[in-house]
Amino acid sequence: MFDFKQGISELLVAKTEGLTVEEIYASLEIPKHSDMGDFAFPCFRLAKTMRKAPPIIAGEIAAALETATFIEKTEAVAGYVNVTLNKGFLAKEVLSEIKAKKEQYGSSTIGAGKKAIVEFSSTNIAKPFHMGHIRSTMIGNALYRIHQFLGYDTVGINHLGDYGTQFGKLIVAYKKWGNKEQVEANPIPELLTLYVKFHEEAEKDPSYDDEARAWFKKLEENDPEAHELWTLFREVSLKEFDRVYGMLDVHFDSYAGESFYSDKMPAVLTEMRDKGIMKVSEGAEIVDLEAYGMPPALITKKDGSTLYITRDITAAIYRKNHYNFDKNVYVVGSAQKLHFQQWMKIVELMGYEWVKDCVHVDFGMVALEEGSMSTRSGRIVFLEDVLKTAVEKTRQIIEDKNPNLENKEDVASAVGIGAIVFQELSNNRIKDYTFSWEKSLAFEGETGPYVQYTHARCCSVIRKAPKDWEVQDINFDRLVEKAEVEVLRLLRKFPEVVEDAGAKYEPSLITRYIVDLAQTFNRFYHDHSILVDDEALSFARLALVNGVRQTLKNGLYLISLKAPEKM
RNA sequence: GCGUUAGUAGCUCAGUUGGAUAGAGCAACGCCCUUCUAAGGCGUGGGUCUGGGGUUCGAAUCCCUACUGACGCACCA
Repeated sequence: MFDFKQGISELLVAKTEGLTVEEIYASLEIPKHSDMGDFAFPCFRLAKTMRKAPPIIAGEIAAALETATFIEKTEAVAGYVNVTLNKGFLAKEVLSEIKAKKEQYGSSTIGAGKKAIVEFSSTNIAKPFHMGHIRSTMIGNALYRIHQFLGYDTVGINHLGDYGTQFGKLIVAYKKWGNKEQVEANPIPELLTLYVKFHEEAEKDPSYDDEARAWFKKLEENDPEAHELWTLFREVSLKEFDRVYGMLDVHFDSYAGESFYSDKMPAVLTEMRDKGIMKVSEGAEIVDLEAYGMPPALITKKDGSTLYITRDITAAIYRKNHYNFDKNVYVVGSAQKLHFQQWMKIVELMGYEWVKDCVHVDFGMVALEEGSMSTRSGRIVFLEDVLKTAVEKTRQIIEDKNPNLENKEDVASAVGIGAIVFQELSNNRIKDYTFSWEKSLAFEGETGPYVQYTHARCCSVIRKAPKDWEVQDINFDRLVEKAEVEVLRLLRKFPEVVEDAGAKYEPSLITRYIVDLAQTFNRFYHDHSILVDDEALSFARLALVNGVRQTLKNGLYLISLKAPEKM
């Protein structure tokens, strides 16, 4: 596809003093109002070097800018040079590109030959999968797909929380109050009951905590009984999680969790001691980070057992050696920001320059109206309940609106689960939010079902088109209506949006883009007939509809939503 | 206490990295299906961009300050 921004930048560079093509490219904007054109070049910064008022500069540039074939007109308005593209040229470039690339439209090769690791979801064994976990899971899955789409060789890692003192606690509780049959029959609820009971008892008698720490130490020392129980807990929990991952269409390349690094930590600890960055304090080993404005990081406890941060340092080093990543992305809540800053600084102090390629993609909290979610107090909403409720509601809507639909179950599942996932990825990831059933089950307005519905609508029109429409020569000059041009402008932007979403680790950019595209398309759809007697016009509009259909589908895929053809 | 982060319409949020008249959805009210999917479209009302200073041609956006919320700060992960 012709790079319009590049083309305009190259034309402008001859008319501006002291700016490079790259600088112009970066400063090109899309005007606030569509009737102002496709691109705008602000002249305010030139005022100093050119010693003239911005409107005068803009006027001179606009007048002098020879009209290239891809430009329809240029005009100076209030210090901007507004450029309107040739409509037929734009349509031809964009729609031909989509027709040729199909499900690859929007993809790129900027990541070709590079490896990107995305660590996400990272659920804790023995605890239920609740609404708080959907964030890392879906942001991570979207970033995984986006990076693949950008050409990266991508590795998705579920860094399971399958190690640490909590397992000592679980072992103590299991030995005192649990039994194998109950745990196997009903793993998560049973393990959760044990975990909660442990905390109740430990509140009254702190010696329970000592016992738990002792059991974790035994686990680290490969005690057979501890290891056997740990294996049991891990296996039954993973089986439960896979059911939810299946519903969400989420997949991992590796389940190497915290335990995976247990035998790799001693070497790293030795390395840290040898490099002289650790010191003993109150019987524990710490790294003093005061010089960097951070509190000290605790690396080993006074009983010698390890901590979360020890495993993250070890994991980063292992991943560099094993995968030789170009990017190592961690999708973990912002509550752990300090933790990431600390271990990354430590890895830097160990002399590893590649730590600059490690990125903590943080995100805000999910709370309930009653307060923050807490597994121990039972104040949680199960993710599976939300997904099932959404699917059930969708089923009812289908019965109401489209009872003769085939594959009702598949559609109900795609739309219901899609609604939940879409909502999760609609806001900037840093924002906290409060879960509400009402909002999660909204299917109108800026929602997943709205975008999916628009996609299905495109499919429906195409189904009714003459069979041979796809092999017709298209007269792109017929797409001149304002509504058509606005759709084309958005379609052109899609590859830029994908690239931006990857660079900023922000899937919501794609979510918002496809809402925007769906809204713009629906306006066109409402005001103009597609299947009309004028064949040339009809074929041109079908090409446009097909462009929207494909782009919506590709965008939905990137945020982990399915695109049913009927609903 | 220190640090990080957020504060934009009644509610939920965008706002292209300092630019043109601050935009959507929901909720409310009123319209539009004998025509390609009404899970749709159109219209109306709704704003001291948390308060106060500052920087400059120009601030929701940058700086300072106060307030409010969330999160974090040594043996949990």
